Order: sequence, then structure tokens, then C-alpha cells
Amino acid sequence: MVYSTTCPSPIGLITLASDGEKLVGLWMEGQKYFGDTVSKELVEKPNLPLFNETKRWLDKYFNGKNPLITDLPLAPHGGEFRRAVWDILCEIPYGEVVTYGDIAKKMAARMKKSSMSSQAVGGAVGHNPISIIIPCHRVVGANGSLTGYSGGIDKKIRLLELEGVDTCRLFVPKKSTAP
Amino acid sequence: MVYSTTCPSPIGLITLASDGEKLVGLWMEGQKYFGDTVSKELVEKPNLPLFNETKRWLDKYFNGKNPLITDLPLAPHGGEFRRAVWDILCEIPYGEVVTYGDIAKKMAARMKKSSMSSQAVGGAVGHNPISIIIPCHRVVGANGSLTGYSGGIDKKIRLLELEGVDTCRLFVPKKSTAP
DNA sequence: AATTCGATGTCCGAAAACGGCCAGACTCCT
DNA sequence: AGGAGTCTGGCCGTTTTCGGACATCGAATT
Repeated sequence: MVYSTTCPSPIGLITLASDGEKLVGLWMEGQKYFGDTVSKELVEKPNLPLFNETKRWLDKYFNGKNPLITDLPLAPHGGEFRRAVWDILCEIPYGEVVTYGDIAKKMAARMKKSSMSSQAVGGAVGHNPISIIIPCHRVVGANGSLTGYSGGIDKKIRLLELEGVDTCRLFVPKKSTAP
Repeated sequence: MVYSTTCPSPIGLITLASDGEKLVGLWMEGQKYFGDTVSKELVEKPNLPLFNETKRWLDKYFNGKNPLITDLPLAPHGGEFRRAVWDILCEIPYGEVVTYGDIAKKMAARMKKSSMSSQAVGGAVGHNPISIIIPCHRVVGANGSLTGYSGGIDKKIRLLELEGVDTCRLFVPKKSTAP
């Protein structure tokens, strides 16, 4: 059984999902892979304490504060590799960006391999089931391209600007599907 | 984490495995599919209370008694279908034998389907992770053939004789690999 | 800047191969 | 005639294998 609720935000309606104890999903309206990682159906349950906690967390975030990731119990579902990547995402400091290649290097070290494909990392980052809180929006291409965002590139830009990131070196690739 | 220990028996060394609460495996020496269903590595932990319970159970069994299956907490890992088959195995009374086809019929009824392949049942029976206690040795071919046993056909015969089964209608198939 | 190109690792779905079977038809012996 | 072995084709859940897709990267080209 997976519980869910929704709440409004400056970047559109947000859906939260929980197994009753931990947060398993956070998606925005029209997001790619919406609900992918929770096979079961979502059932509304707006009064779950964890949901209120999470909403307070988001409130702070959208007001320009930097709430701690560790304040919320997260349980993203996914393979071992993807979870390891998501762990690394959580270590990116507020207001900074890293590249897919950077993460690939860290993964290589963590897995005691000489190298690791950045593309594999891309897949993992893209399938992050808990957007915003697990800050996949802080990952960009090696050349400064914003490449993509499951929620839409426009949202990625707004989140980065909200965090005060210097966006002058970043750019939206031509083939972006941003409206 | 999966704990394990070994103990001697009239049919050779036996290995027990548990998740700490329930029994997840019981294999004999040289058994096919040994440890298949527990992906993790086994770590020795001989003093687990459940192991002692199980050993007492086996002691009774090898002394010609009929200890209750329900006295031990079992948690065999496997797909839904296989677990259903294993459930049915547990209902075969001590000292009796049934055929793969019989089980297939019961499965068909339980799954509300008109028929069920005996071969699929064969696969499930063969992969029983808790030998002896879940009595897969009480299953024979429709014509009385002993077909096979992951632990070796010779062991299957000894178990059936121990239970006082009338083996005069049973026979070892020609291609049996029993030494 | 935007394309091309080739090499990269993981995940997912589809397809194929594999059994501790079984019934029926077929031999080859009394 | 009849019994015991052998072969064949169908059976269906699991496991394995395989082929794409993908939020990449760097160098070379337009």
C-alpha cells in the first residue's frame, strides 16, 4: 500500500508518496517517470504526519532556506547502483552544481573500479524518484549544458536560480523539449 | 544477513539456514540448487535457538517419529507459484505419496484455472529450499517412477523407507544418475 | 554553438531455453 | 494378446539471455 497527497508550490502541483513510514516519491505535475518506482496504486491520505513534515520542509526550501536532507526519512526504491548514485546526489551542497562525469568518478571510487560510464549515471539521476529533496537538479553536463530534467528544464532553471546558482555558464541545449 | 550451521544425520551432513527468525533453507551434502534461494552469503552461527529446535525436530524424524511441520517457523523464499506448491507439499501426510499430476490438479483448483501443467509443478517441487521438512520426497511420477531428487535419488528412497512407504510399486528410472 | 561519432553501464521488457511431467503411440519381446 | 521400455509433443513458471533506450563525454567537424 502506498499513500499519497498533493500540495501546491511555486513550480506547480507536487505529489508526495509514502509507504507510511518513509517518503518514497515526490513528483511534479506532468513529470516523466511519474510514480514509476511504486508499482502499487496510490491512495490518498493527506493527514499522514510525514506529509506535513515534508510540506514544511518544502515551504522552507521555496522560501530560499536550506533545510537539511537528513531531517526527512527517505526510502527511494531502485536497484543498488541507482541508490548509490542517489546517495551521492544528497552530498552535493546547496547552491552548487556538479557534472555527470564527477559523479561517475565518485561511483568508480566507491565501487573500486577504474572507471564508470557517465551515461549509466545519467540514467540513475534521471530516474530519481524524490525530486527536489534529492537534488538531481544540481547535476549538469560537462560543458555546462542543462541537458534535461524529468520535471521539465524550465523547472530545473527555477530551482537553481532559487538556490542562487550562478547560471551564466549554463545553457539550455537546442533540442530541449522545454515549452 | 543469513545465518547457517551444519549437523550430521543418517543420510549425511545437513546444512541449515535462517534469517534469524525463521528457517529459510535445509540442504544436504552435494545437493543440487544448494543455497539458491538465499542470495546473500551464509555466515556460521551454530547457537541460534531455532537451529537447536530444528535439530531436535530432525532427531525425532530420523528416529521414525512424525514431528509436526507446524512446530517450526518456515519462510522459504520463492515466487508466488512455487510457494503455493510448497504449501501443498506440506499437506501430504507422513508415509504417503502423491504424483506431480495430483498436485497440479490441486493447484488448478486453488488458482481457479481449468488446468495446470504438471511440469511447472515439477520445477517448483525440485527447487524446494527446505528439504525433508517440506516433504518433496513424497512426490513421485504418475507411473510410480521416482523421477528425481535434488539430494540424490538414493536419499529419496531412504527417506520413504524410513516413513514406511510401500515401495514395491515404485522404481528408479533408467536414466537416474544415482551412483 | 551545434552536430557527428564511438565507447560507455544499467535497467527493463520481450523472447527463448529449460525442467524431478504426462499421456498416447510405438516398438520389441514373451 | 499384453507388458515393459522408448519416443514425441505439449505443457507453463522460472531463469537466462539479448537488444534497446538513456538527463554522457570528448574530440573532431561544420
